[in-house]
Amino acid sequence: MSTPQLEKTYDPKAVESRWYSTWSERGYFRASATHPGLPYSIVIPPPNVTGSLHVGHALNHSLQDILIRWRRMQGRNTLWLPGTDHAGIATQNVVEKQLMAEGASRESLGRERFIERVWQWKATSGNTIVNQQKQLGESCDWDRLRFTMDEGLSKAVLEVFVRLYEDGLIYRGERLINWCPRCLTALSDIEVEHEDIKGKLYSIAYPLEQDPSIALTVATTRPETMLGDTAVAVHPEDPRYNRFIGQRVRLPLTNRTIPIVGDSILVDREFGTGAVKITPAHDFNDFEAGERHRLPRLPIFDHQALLDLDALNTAGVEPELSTNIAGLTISKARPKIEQVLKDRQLLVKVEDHKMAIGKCYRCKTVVEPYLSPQWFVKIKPLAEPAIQAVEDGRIRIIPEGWVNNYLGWMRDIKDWCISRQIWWGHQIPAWYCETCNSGLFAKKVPIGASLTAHAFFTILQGATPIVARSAPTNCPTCGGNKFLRDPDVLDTWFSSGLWPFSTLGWPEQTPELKTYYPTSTLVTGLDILFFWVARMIMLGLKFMGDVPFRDVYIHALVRDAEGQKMSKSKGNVIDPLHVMDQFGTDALRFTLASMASPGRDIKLAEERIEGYRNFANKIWNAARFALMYLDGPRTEMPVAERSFPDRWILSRLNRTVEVVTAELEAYRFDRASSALYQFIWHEYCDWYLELIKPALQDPAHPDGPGTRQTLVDTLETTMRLLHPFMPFITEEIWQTIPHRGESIVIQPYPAPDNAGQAPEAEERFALLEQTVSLVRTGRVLLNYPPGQQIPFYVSHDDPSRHEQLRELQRYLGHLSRGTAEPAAQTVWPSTNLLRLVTEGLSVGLVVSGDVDLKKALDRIVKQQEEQEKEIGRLNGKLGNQEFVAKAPPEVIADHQNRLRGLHNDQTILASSERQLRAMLGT
RNA sequence: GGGCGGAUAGCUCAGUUGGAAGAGCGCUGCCCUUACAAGGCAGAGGUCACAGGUUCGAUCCCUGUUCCGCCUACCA
Repeated sequence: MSTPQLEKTYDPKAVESRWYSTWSERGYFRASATHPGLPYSIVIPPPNVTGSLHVGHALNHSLQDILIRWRRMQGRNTLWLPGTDHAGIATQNVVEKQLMAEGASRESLGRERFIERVWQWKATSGNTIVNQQKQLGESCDWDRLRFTMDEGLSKAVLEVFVRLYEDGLIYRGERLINWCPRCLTALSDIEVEHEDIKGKLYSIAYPLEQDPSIALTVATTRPETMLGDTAVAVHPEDPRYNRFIGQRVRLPLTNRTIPIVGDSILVDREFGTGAVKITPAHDFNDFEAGERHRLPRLPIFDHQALLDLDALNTAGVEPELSTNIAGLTISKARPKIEQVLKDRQLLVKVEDHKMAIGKCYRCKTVVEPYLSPQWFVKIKPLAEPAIQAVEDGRIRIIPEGWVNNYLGWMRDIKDWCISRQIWWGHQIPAWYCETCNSGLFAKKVPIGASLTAHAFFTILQGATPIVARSAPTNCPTCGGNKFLRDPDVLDTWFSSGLWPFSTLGWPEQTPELKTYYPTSTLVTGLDILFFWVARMIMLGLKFMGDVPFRDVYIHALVRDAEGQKMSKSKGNVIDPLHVMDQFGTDALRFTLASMASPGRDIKLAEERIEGYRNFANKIWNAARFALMYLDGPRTEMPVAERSFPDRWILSRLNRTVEVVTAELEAYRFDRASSALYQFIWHEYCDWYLELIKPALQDPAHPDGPGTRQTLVDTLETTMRLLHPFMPFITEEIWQTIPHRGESIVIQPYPAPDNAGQAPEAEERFALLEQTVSLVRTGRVLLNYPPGQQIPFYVSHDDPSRHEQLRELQRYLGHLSRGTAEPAAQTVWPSTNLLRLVTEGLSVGLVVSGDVDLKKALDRIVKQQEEQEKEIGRLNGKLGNQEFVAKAPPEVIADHQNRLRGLHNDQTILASSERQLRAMLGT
């Protein structure tokens, strides 16, 4: 029979798309609640529907695919559920940018047409990332692809919102929230990124109303907010100021006076001047202080964070100043106010000051605390069980280090602001009766807005919502039938928080839900631990009564080779698709897996991927080698009857199976990869294939049939072992070599087999390797070309080892390219011989021709020096009474043995040195 | 401010019941030896951040210091 031949180098492109479509067509990735086996399920962290695959996705998805393919091969009933996220603000921003380029805006389109437009954009770009995921080889059940805005998932969102509202866990209230003046929406606390900046600390004098010659000096980083001050606070126990409590100060630049209050929470006596201005409408601390002292709130910025003329007038700001700064941004207004204060000698000093500012995580605009009515989830009652679930181990977080992080955040969690003033998303199911709430619908046109900009619309605090699954027909209070729906939509994370059960059909009780919930593992990055993971746990426990997943595996962030965060603006992004095109998908996947060490970010450089491309090629060529020599009979023999190389490689393979499986169970993708790499390259290719060449190349060799069988068996098993990591090349090779079954995807994963263990063969191999390496070293020292056949002697101090050398004779000769002569050193020639020694093993290379022995002598001398040092160290330890008295006996024995061995080696080395010097004539 | 993680070969990183320092890449030398030059063979290279402590013995355990990351926080 003739065996198929492979190309000389592996060409990933020729292989990848072909196999992926085959796998899809045959439905290998399709899950069913009726499949046999213990369920194993993963829901994918849904990427942004209009995004494209970046290297962070590639890591996240590769790890999930490894787990899923591994479990599928183990016979589990696997489901990997894919999907995408509507990413409210981000997607809306993208479409708005497109509109802007066309000279339009979302306001000019109107809500309905705008949303249509976003759906269109989703239709055109939504498949991009899905196709890229397929290129990466992801074995998702694509028939179950979900999208957070799907009808079913939207129904789940509605259901959850209404039930939470009915349970009193959702409320609407006017609060100070984080507001992005560019996106024009509220953000939750965690959507704000903090950044340290060098700011200034301004000290401003506020004269006392009763005695303007005395002034309280307050310190602030935002002088412009003084216009909205409604009090000054001092510490009630501060002797410098507490006598002023109850008096009033004139608020400079306004016609107002404001009270001096005592507040021990807000005021830190050590900081600044010890007196604090209170601006309840523009600062979170001040808001709370305002609550404590029943202070009015005077906002002075509008929703675009511009100074607002009406508001300035309401705040009693001097008219001249008001007209001067109205409509300005904060950064433009600040110097003007600073100048006026300076002119009036109220600006006491300005110092440099380190501070943090918050930025919108989507657009990086500085966020403003902004007073507005919003929807909130009362979170404590939901957080409590979610803390429990992690504490009692129903959910494992891996690596464990993040547990405290999670618990700390959960214990100190704040109510979740879920309303967003955007259009793309799940609109809040709340309606307001127009009769009962008349006067509570406010419109506002931004200052300086273009004519196309429509009014900014708000439903004021105090309006009474009717929350329902569908629009109400009659008002339960007045019977009216005209309603206005709340214009806000929900935070995208509200819908992704339901992902593990909404995607399985909830609120219907589907077979899928029964079978695959709770899911087995969640694989995600640290950056969305709070955004997403925590919310899923809370909502899963609330609505399913059980955790959404058992294990949470948190992987690292992928950075560039310098450790910088990848970003488009820095231009240091590694495009996974480009890399896959250049080096092959398997190479990228294996690279990412091999670098996924817990608790450490991945610094990715292209050279690494290139290295694993080479690894793929190595595997490819091992397969080529096997195919080349496969002609001829093959015999399945009991392990004990196989040749030494066969017993050895089977033992090593078995060990590798054990290690890879155990490491995967521990989510140590890095160690699993390195075990595979080490085995395939440095044991299978470097040694095994070399060892068996004589048996394969001689058609009459007695070991031939058994060896060919072992060669195929081990290669086939190795391909299955490697398949979850490198799905494409393993399938291609597996299909080419003798195999049973239609695809490697659905073959059983190798299981460890104790019968394969051959400690005797492994021990023998260690001696073989040591001997061959020593001979090769001698070869290099003597400058013998690799091809030259050389005669050499071998011997060992240990008689049983010496006997093994005898048995290994032909392997030694073959691997060292020469003829091995096992013989006692007493019969070795006393001249023209280079003797090398290590750990009782001696080899002697015949010196012939005109060779420079200097290199050899240098090596011997250096080895002697090193060993001297080691002997000294061991002697020191063994001479130490305390060591001998307290160290365990086996350690002492080990030290003594090593010392004896070193002494023996030294004797031989000394004689070898003498011989060399004699030959050199020195 | 608080918390967490890291500091090991030129680079990127492994290394748990404390008992002779590892890998990959890079580097040097020799080889196109019919599986593979995307390769083979042989090498060089480390007081395991610093200072103490515990111990017969510390890269590993404890304390402190320095540097670098990340998370978190209302010091105006």
